[in-house]
Amino acid sequence: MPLRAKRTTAGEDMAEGPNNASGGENLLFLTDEQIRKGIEAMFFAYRGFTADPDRILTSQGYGRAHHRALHFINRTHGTTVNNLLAVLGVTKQSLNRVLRTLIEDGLVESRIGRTDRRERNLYLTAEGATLERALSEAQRERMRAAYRAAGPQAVAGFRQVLEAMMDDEIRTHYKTIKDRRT
Amino acid sequence: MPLRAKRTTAGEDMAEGPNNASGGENLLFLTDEQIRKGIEAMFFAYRGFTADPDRILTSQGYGRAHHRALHFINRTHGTTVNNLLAVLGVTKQSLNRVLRTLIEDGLVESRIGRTDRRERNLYLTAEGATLERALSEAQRERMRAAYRAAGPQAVAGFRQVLEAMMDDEIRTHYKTIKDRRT
DNA sequence: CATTTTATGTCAGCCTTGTTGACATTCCAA
DNA sequence: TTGGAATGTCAACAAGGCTGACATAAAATG
Repeated sequence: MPLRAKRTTAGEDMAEGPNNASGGENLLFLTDEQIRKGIEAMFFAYRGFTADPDRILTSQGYGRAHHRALHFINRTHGTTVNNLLAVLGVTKQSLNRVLRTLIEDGLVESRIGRTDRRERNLYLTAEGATLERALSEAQRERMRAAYRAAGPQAVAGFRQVLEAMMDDEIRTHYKTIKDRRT
Repeated sequence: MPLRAKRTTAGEDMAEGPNNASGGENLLFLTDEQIRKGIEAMFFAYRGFTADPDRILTSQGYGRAHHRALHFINRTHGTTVNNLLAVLGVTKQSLNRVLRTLIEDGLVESRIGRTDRRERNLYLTAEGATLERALSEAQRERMRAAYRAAGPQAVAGFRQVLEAMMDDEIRTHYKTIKDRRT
């Protein structure tokens, strides 16, 4: 067995992924060492991914949690608190702390729901939108550079693997972005 | 302008990534919406990425920081504290707290350096290696599933983009895994 | 209409994990 | 011998998770 990769898992005998063209040494991408490299790549890349916005945030007295809130409020204007909780995957107490400071500081506006008055609809103020844009632009710049360096094919693969790595319920949240007005 | 993607950045006019085969609509992968989707994909995927080991960790009274320490001690047996600090990117006080509990609990052994006796060389004990394997296996299982679902080409692209996203100094740490004894 | 459920907010307290600053120890190297 | 590097430790603090308990308003349901 020359090029055949050593595999440790049992598994249901290779369910043949979509891009698995020819057989044989293609299994190398499932080697334990390959997987391990992928794990470390995720760890290190995520650090880079958050580094730039983190700098802006600390300089303004905010944290990563504020960034996440701003991002998703911007993504879906008028989203409710419950909705945000589901997407962010934190407790309402935790989110509330973050949200309160953002509202106090005038970055986020909380309007009572029109159909259901129990709900609060969340919007970015002009100031909030400005900060969100700064954070997002810093992060986008790095991702854009990475995309450009890697090329379109790599980007497609990148997205495929990431999507496959998500939890199922989350994947639906992720996909709702397609319904977004540009 | 039919298929031409709307780009926001100035940038040095498309430095032609390696895989950028034909011109034109390939630039779609640099659209703001594409970049935004990539950002969210990173966020959601990272959550999935850490979910499984996190469950094990909490059940054992440890946190993600312990996992990271175990992982990198396992990756390079006998690494020094300073070395670990550089890779993990935290302060020595923060690492020390984590390391101390691992040593007290008998998962990690700290031996005084042979050439430089100021240094401590860190090793996993049998018990530590067992936990590391459990954590790592949970995480690998998910990544393996994602890899299998996406296929080898996608995996290659995944890794390319992640690597391009890292900070420069970190990328070297990442690449040292190639020198690893299997 | 009375009751229950839902959405949200808030208080209090706890944990992990990051931070700074100060200081002690050990020991290599100039 | 002395300066500086590597390491450890103590203390204090902050962000941001968590749980539990409780309050309020409004919708939903009987």
